[in-house]
Amino acid sequence: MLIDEILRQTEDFECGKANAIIIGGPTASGKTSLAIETALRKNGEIVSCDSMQIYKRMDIGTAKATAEEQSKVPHHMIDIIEPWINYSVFDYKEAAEKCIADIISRGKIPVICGGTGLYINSLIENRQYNPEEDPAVRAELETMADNGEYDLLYDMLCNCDPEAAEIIHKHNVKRVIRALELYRITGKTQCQRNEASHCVPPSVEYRTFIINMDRERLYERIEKRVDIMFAEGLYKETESVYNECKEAVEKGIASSGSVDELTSLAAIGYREMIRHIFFDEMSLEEVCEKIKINTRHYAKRQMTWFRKTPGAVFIDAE
RNA sequence: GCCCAGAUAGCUCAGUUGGUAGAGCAGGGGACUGAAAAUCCCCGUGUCGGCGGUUCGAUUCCGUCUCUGGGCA
Repeated sequence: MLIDEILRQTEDFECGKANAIIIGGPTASGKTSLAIETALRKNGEIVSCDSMQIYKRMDIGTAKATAEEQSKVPHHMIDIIEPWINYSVFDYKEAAEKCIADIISRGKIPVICGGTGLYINSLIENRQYNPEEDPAVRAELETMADNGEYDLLYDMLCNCDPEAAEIIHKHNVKRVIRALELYRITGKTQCQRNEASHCVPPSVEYRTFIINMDRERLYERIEKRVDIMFAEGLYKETESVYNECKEAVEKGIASSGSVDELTSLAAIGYREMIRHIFFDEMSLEEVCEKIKINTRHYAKRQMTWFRKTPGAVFIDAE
């Protein structure tokens, strides 16, 4: 049993000590129930580590723990923000670390559970992100991208930060822009910034477990899960979240001037459903199939990420 | 029964004026330092439906058979 493996490997963990359990794995691998069980057995509380479950009212499509599940043990970092507000690793790390410290101070063990590898790594590697930002610089670079001046953007990066240019592919415009933006603001290359970014070890001892599941079986579970989302009302949930976001954008209280740029609406399940409901681009059957395919791709990317998570222990799903 | 059109990668199809083939999707691998469920990169040998014939050589031309569409009776 997975739970036995976790209990065995965390026997030395004590309440009140600065230790925390992390449970990761691809989507639909059974993280939620395993985390709840772990929290119950270890006197813990759950800290979600999922970039989409932070959004309020996006319940079905992000496969949040149900109200009944959440009533068994306290959950944190779920439903903390409105869908029209963009969030980031920086925000996550700050809030999650507060949560974790608070749980420990109350004599309990944090059980961090989720599939967002970047967020998990931000904790265990204790990366110090560069908080600087400059909307004017960003806007200027994005305008260039909108005009299709990708080659020019990449050339600029080659000039000011050749090492970063070697790592970032020229087609990856998002990253090229961010690297340029940071160089302009801080005057330092990516390499220089990275060196300074994780010299401090985390104050909490994390022990990371990753659920490993046979690919074929995982894909079967994904298909089943998507079918359940449809049955539970993904259509209505998407419709109302999209309308809320649109209204927020019109009122000017959203993070961006267009619904297309909201992070929440890029979540798998929602973005496909939106194309059907509001743009009539696909039939419902096509939406269903597309969601399944995109979820499979996502699970694959998650596996790639977890394979190189430092110190991770892989536990095979039975 | 007759007449057309097909049969090529897991799927949809391109192609070879005869020198054993290539795209998209699916699938696999990878990257990732304030968007990460995002973004981006790499990976294509398959009796070219079966059997004969012509040819130095056939997936390509010819014949025949099988199957799948469509049409005529």
